[in-house]
Amino acid sequence: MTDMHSPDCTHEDGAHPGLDEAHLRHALVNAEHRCLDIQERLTAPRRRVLELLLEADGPLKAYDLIAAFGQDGEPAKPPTVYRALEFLERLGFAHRIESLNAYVPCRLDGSGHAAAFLICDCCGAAEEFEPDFAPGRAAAAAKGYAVTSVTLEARGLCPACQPE
Amino acid sequence: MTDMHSPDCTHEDGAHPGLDEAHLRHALVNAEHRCLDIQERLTAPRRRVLELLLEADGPLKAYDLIAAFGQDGEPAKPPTVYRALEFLERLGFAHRIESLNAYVPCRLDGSGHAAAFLICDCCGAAEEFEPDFAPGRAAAAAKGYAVTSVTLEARGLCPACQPE
DNA sequence: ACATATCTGTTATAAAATAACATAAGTGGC
DNA sequence: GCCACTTATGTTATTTTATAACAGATATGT
Repeated sequence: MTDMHSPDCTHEDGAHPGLDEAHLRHALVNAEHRCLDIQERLTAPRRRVLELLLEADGPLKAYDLIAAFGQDGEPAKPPTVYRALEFLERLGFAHRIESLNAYVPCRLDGSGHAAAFLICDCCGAAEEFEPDFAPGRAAAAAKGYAVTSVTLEARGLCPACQPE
Repeated sequence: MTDMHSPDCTHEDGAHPGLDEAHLRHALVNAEHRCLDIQERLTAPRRRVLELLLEADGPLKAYDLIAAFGQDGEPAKPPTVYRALEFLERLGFAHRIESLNAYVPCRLDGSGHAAAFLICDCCGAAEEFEPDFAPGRAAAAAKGYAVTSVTLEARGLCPACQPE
């Protein structure tokens, strides 16, 4: 991943190390199956972008993906990657972290479309969690909004990066 | 405001109409006072950007502010506006809505630094609300994070834009 | 007035995302 | 298989968003 965080941080990214070969293949096969179920196509560029996200140790910027796209070192063209990301987000395979302009693979059971993250401003880790959005839903209901998606981003310091 | 939402939407922005002359002046004086209290300076460009945000009917993009900055129609230079926005956010006078790349004046009592919005994908309204972050805090505590700021953005349709 | 810190003005550039349109590949009817 | 149709990709160019770097100005404390 690129260095989006505090440059004085020497910690490793803690939360989500990239998948090894075996888990990676499993995750990709799983994604294929889920696509089959809903009549969507995990085409080569989509699969490649998902693979790169799953291999990474943390959030990746779109241009990281563009640079890493070709196995031969050839970068992708921007629309290739942006279109793949759009697909992956739509299906819940990936999330965009708005406050980082970066992307992560979904770490939770793909069903819901809520995305909630704890983001370390020191080491750059981004840990997905399952939010309880009852209060948010209540607020939405009170104002009459029909909410279709929610994102929550909490910035701070992960345990490894906190001064003792 | 610029048109960031669905082009087929003919509704007015509902939530936060721009302030009229009297309320605007009051809000600005209030901001001056709060700056005095904490030994910060509401300088001319900062004040101008806050004024533009308060006058607007909805979220403004940075380049909307840049274009509207000069009373004579002269645009500002980008760093002028970005620096002012950074200041206004730091003091809680404004919020950035990450999923829109846009900015709004803070509509709540300036104290807390949590920002939560209901955003209408049709008319572009962005309504700030006071979130109950107890569940998020619990999640953060469970994972050992020390959270410094939280943003929540709920997308959907406001009452005026919903099909009946 | 002087030293210091903070803020502004300016030029240039970097980073992130999309528009537009041509080509290719999958899908269903016949 | 072949055609019509839809969906996805390849490609070029451009737009939008944001920051770096540095010189000059303004406020603050002594």
